[in-house]
Amino acid sequence: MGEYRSSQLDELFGAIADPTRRAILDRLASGEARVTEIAADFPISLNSVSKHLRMLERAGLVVRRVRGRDHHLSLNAEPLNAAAEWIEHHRQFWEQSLAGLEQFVTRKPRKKIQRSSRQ
Amino acid sequence: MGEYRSSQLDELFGAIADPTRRAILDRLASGEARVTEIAADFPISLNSVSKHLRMLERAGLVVRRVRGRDHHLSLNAEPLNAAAEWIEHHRQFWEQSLAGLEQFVTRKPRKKIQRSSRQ
DNA sequence: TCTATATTCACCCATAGAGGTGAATATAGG
DNA sequence: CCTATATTCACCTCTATGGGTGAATATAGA
Repeated sequence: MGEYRSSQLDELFGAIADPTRRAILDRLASGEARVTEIAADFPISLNSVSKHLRMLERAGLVVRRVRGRDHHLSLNAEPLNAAAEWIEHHRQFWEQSLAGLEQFVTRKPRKKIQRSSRQ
Repeated sequence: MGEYRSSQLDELFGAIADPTRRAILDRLASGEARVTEIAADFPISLNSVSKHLRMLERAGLVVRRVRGRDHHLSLNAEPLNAAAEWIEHHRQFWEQSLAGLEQFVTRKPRKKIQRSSRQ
């Protein structure tokens, strides 16, 4: 309570929450590409793609290698580890606590439950 | 290409991209709770918490059971499966394609690389 | 019936995101 | 030096989000 911030996960999950950005990542999975090349595959403007790439870069999912005019973007899977970790941890923990709750409800009804009331 | 939308993942990743919402999920992991109870643990208003809960509910991560005045919120881990699936798939695939790319670069330099230029 | 509590609804504000256009910047290549 | 290309910067619009406040609604409980 109090400090529950983690801008790492914020940017990560925020980055992959957008369908265009997920599609850009898929595009990069088939190989490194320049901004213009990526933009050619999408119905949006070059500028818009450039902004998406900046966000992906900030999240660490994309790495930029500048050679002359050209910016070569490539994937970096490493940050996905943190995301996978969060999800796996919570997925297991929730199922666990849900099972515990069910046992609790089944075994030990606290306040008298009047199932005659509405629904 | 063209149809690359998936509002399912959009809402899912969008929901867990916010630190307050992740904290709310953590709170619910320790047991079902009402809106007021949840709000008591956070420095924001009851209304704000109510909105966050609505988004979590829309993403399917939280289930609401209304009994009289009280809304009981509980977790639903199921949607996390889709998220985990996306992440795992891409994590493995990226590492794989990265390895392939490295081999490619090492073995077969295409255009003559003049490393004498700047940087 | 009256009152207190729980929650949402209807607004307000500020900021960020997603999209666009046009100009600026930088480099490649004659 | 000049021109074409690659990218970003600066700005505009629209919508969504995160925060707030106050009123409306619904139910619990005396």
